[in-house]
Amino acid sequence: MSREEILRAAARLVRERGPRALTMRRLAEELGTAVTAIYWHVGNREALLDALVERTLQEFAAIHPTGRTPRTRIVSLARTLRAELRARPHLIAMVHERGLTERLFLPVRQALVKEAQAAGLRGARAAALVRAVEFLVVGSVLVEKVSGPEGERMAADTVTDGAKTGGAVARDAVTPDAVVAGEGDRALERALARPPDPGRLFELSVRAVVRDLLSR
Amino acid sequence: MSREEILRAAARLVRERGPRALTMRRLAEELGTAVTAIYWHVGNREALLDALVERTLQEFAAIHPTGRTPRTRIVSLARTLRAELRARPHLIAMVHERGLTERLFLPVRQALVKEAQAAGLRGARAAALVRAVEFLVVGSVLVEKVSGPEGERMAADTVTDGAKTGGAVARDAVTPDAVVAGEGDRALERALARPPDPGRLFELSVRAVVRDLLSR
DNA sequence: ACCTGAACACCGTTCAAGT
DNA sequence: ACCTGAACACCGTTCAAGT
Repeated sequence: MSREEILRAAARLVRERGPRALTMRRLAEELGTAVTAIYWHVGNREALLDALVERTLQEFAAIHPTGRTPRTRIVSLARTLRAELRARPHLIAMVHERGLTERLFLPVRQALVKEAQAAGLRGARAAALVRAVEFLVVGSVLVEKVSGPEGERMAADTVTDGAKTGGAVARDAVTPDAVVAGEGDRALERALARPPDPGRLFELSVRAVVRDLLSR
Repeated sequence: MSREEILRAAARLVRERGPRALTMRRLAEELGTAVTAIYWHVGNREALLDALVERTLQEFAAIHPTGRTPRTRIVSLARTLRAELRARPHLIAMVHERGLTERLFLPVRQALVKEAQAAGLRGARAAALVRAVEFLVVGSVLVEKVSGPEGERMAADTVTDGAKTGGAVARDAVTPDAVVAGEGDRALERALARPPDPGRLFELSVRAVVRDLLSR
């Protein structure tokens, strides 16, 4: 059994069931070995998790832009960064816990700086572009979580209803009244109920911001 | 010993040293009681954490706007939301883990909807305002983490240097070369080195966005 | 160099028993 | 109604011992 094998099994456990599911004994059982053999290879549980985090950092360091113009390359960086973040929620949380968020973003930030400069931006203007892209990516991923992962979405009626009744949260399921009496703003309700495609929304705002910042 | 007393002690532990520091035995010792007594009051550890999360949700439900015009009231909501999020990183993470981020934001969202309507906004326009504010708050808090909590900030030279050398991360401390040969964009370096006052930056962008969305 | 089993300290939790 | 102590199953980790 190699260190590599251990890391792979551990990564799978974390990815599929979260870091809490990764116990040394379970891992050993899964690998068909004695618990203590793992210790010889990776030190201890904390070091094992650190290694997984390190791996994640390296994957983010491997993000490269595609496209020919600086504009498309910047957008591609944003898009890839977002996708990679979304693909590893547990590991990203672990990076965050260890105070390494900064290191996680560093390579993409460098790439963004490079592209901003290639586009002729300098100084505060270039910095603004870098910040804006990071901001949009992070915000997008998080707002998506706020909107709720598919199905546990906020009931739109609850939102507008609450507003009308002055902030009291309706705990019951939507009553007929709420719907009927709710000649509240239906368009608003619908608009808040779905971010119909967060990906589309993201693309849209990134492109807008980049175009804007590059064309002054 | 009351349930309230237990919750207070537990909340303090979590706030100061994170959820991992909250063990039933430690808590019992701190309260000068038998471990099992705690179980009588709160059920088990998971239920205890749930109660802390519930408390956090209620605190966020108590957020109310201040100010006379819709614009100042919306800005005040954004400001308060941001402050409350920043004050409880561990608890917010726990809310997040439990998939309750949505519920956490609901009351503020309702308040925002109310103010947007008071300002005369309807439909998609009102929704855009609500989304924008949530987005700015969340993005601000997160980008702040990315910039690094005081002192573990990204070395600006590393960023621009990396960009120049094509993405290779300089692991050494800043060498004289890096600084001297670095006729790279000094203004950019400085701009990226500090978000001199994330609070100011936040205020600025929130006000800009709100003003913009309210004045069409 | 690599693996094992026994042992230790620490968990969360249950339960019968006390008052 | 509230608290206790003993006990159980599960942790991470160390260490002496094996090959």
